[in-house]
Amino acid sequence: MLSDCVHPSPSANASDEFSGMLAAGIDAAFPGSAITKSDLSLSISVPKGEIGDLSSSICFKLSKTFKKSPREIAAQIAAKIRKGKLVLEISELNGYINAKLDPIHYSKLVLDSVVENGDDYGGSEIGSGQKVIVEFPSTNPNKAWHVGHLKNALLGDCVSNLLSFCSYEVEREDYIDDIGLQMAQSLWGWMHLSDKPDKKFDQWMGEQYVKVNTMLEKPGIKEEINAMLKRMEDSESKEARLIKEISEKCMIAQNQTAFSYGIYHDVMIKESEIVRVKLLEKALELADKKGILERPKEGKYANSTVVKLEKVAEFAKELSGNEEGAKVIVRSSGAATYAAKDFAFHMWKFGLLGTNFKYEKFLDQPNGKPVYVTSINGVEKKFGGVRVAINVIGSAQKYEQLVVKSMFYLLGHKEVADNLIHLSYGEVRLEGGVLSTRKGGAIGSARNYTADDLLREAKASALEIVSKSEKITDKGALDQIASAVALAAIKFEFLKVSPENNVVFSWEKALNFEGDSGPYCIYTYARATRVLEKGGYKPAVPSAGHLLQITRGSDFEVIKLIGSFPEIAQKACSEYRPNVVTDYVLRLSYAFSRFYESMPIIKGGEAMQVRLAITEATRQTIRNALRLVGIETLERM
RNA sequence: GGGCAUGUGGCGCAACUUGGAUAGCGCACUUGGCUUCGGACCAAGUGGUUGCGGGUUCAAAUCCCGUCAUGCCCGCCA
Repeated sequence: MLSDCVHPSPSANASDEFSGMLAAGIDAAFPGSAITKSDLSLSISVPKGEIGDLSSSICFKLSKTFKKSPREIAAQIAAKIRKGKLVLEISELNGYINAKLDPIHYSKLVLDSVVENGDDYGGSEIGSGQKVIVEFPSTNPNKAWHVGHLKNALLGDCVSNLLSFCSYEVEREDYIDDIGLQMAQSLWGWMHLSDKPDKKFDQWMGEQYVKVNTMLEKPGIKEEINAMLKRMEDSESKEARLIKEISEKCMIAQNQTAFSYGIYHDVMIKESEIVRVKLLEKALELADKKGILERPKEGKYANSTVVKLEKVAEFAKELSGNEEGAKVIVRSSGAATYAAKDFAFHMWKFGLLGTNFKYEKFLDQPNGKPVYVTSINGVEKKFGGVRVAINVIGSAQKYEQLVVKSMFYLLGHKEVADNLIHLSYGEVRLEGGVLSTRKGGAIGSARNYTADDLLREAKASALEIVSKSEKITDKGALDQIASAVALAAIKFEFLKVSPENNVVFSWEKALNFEGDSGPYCIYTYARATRVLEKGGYKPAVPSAGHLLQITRGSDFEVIKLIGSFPEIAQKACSEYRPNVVTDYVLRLSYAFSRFYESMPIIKGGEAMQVRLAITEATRQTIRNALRLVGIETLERM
């Protein structure tokens, strides 16, 4: 628990105070203004340059009602405001009211907050008591993760971290489509092609899948595969047994990739189990009772089960201009579509179906926690039954996700629909044409753009650079450091842009160790660590005397940034946007580098103690922020 | 045909949800800084009519309308 004397968010504390002062000033100078608390807090921003630490544009709003110029109003309000605890000075400029914070008091608040909260600094309680399920990356169990799956997994992992940091109870879930067409094709290959696994299983299986695809035009093969597809759904069949064997081998291989990236799950849900426990029938029965399904007797949709799009368009106008009149849920053949299965699965996620799965332990993960998988032989566990479900799925599936969401509106579950969140992201493309010229030769075709290949390349590049470092002489440490640097580079590169953007994968960018990169941030961290070591820093709350040494220079810039971290973390969490965090760590790292260059720390004389404290607070904050994007810091590199 | 997303210096991006002061950052380019706390660094500089055209507003990259370009989607595939 946080103590009462330390506000979890220093920056919010300061702007709250400023806001209160403004309210009092407005009341005194312009009674009956109708300005609300939220108007005030929305008017407050952080200005650039030397103007001040906080700024309010509220006088522009007041100028209309009171028929005076903003400057005049600002001057009158400013005259009525006395200094507060954190706000030292109020001034008026061009109609804005600007505030300067008291460097001593504000620094004390920030530094104390960081020391007091440590690894929890920046976290909040806003999600307390709410369960969330995050689904990612749901790669089919017949191929290796490529760079696109990696983007998905990194997003899902980071969003899960953010939610945990804000006290949500998070379930990390992976959806395994083990009875789809792709799986049937892979199974056909397994049964009919002669080559045997000679490399990492997911990689091998993916290559074999490509081979099968080139054979589909040959007579009879498609038919054989379709026949298999049907038999697979029967859990007693030979096909189902084989599927279980090969898909699980593939899942293990994919998990190895996930582990190498520090990505873990709580539970994996197999589609075959969804079928076996008859989730679909139960969901459709319920939907039918509510009258949202229709079964046309004739016409285009004869004998299938559909949802009329004109109905769902009430809730999602994006679906209104559709040429089709309906969305098929169950085919006339009786087979369910993907939308149906997805709908049923989400009924389960939100706890709207009584039926539950059974689970068995699938793997022990390097983070010390097991990952479970749905299984006929398992035991009951408390997965699902959440308040919020987040699906990390590419933007190509927006339409389908919207249909599922709308079905919950139709059922009358408005809150469920609102809490079903499609975290849509732009696809990863590959650089065109020149792939084969990639140096090293081995990486020459698209299928080699796997997450495994990427990490291997990045490690090799990092090792080259780390080996040159005079700071690291221990051979064993080199490898570990290169690994961490490589992961930092890759993760940062993927997460630093808005999820929605389509990105072109580039080796040059992915192996970026300079500028706005992950390695730059952990370099800053390592440098700060070294200063603390050399300065003989001992954890302590800085004394009043030491705090007097704070200036309004680059030292205070660092402190202000540190003080805003809790607000940043909440913003990133509520918007599901990792790049809010990466952007912040970069700004903090740049600010610290400037401080480091311009103000001697160890040789700071009287100021040494407080500058060491700032350095430690920076270190803690960088570590906390990078942990959210799944990046481990290094003491040296 | 309809919908969604994207469009910001040469390149890659941020700021748009909640309008606010001189549109930020990285790469590249030019110049300067290591007997100094770690140069994977820092400082200074060149480069922008925020795709285009209207509108709203004291104020527009941000909101509204139109338009162009690119990508994705609109299947009894998943």
